Amino acid sequence: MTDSKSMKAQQAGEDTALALDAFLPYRAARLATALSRALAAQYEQRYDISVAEWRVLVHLTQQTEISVRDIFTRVDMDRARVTRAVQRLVARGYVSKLVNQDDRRLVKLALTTSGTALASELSSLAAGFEAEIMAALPDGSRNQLMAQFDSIEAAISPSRPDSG
Amino acid sequence: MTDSKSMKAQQAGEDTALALDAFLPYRAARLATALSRALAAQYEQRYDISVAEWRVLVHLTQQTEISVRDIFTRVDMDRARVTRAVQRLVARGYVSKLVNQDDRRLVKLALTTSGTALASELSSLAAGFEAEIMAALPDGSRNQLMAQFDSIEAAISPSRPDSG
DNA sequence: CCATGTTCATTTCAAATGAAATGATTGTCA
DNA sequence: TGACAATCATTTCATTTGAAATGAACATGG
Repeated sequence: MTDSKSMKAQQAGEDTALALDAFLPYRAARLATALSRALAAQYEQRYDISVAEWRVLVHLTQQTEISVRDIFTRVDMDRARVTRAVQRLVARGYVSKLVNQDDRRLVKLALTTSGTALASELSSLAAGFEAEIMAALPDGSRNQLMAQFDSIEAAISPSRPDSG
Repeated sequence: MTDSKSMKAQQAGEDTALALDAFLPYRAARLATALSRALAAQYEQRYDISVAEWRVLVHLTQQTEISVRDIFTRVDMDRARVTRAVQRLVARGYVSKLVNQDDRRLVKLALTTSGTALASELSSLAAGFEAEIMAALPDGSRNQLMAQFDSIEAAISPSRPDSG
């Protein structure tokens, strides 16, 4: 199924050479890093917020009164990372943490007033960042990309890994 | 699986809420991690090779007699990470390292015989992995994806960050 | 030829990371 | 009821990470 690629083969395995620049996992990693860095550059020093904290914050924008578990199962982080991001956010007054009285093992996280304000700023910053990028792509690319990402994720694993 | 799961409590600012599931940087990061993990699961224990080592190995498949710098400017890793991956590969006999006599600051990396063999195995494993995923997508998706990735990377930064 | 600056690869060191351990709570079933 | 398993958040600890420091080799300008 592999057509031969470049015939100007190096001394190393010619027929088995993988085209790294067209290899999906590699390109996805490169893209993700570039996006993450470029976005983080816009808020990291200005707000002193790490990527992990950003994710928790924005996640709390969508659903409040959620547990650590709710976050790390949906967002791509492990337990410890979420716990530590939350600790910092709580210490700085952006997030409140209460024990869930229905199940005292769980935690109830929510944005405080200042957390809500910060999250709004970060959200619009992020939206602007993304809009700027998408402007360079043809119309409809966004939906197309998301659909493709969905398909790929679905093809990879029937269930998301839970770090356990 | 208990009751206190969906609180439908999305009372938080709906107007400023960022759709995380449709937010490109977040989705790219999630996709990249999922792909990297799924692929690594196929070779990590079997060959005792890390992701960084895999990248160096495959990169050496394409261009041999290259320096550490050649790798970390192309692949998404910093100097130290490449150096350490190379050290392990050299220690295990997969890669040879010689001083470049034209410029003795530089290093000349190349695959050894066993390194070439290993890289071939890894390459076909990777190609198979990718093919399996792409089979779940419509024809032409791969080229489309790559073109989109190119455009996004171009939109992010005129030049690639070199970590230095 | 020296002096100064630049470019490499490597090492150092503090911080981030995550797998496993811990402690606390809830669920299950005899 | 009570023992035992399961689940949750946190902590521990060894490893990984990367920014900056280091040391070595080259480049350039006097």
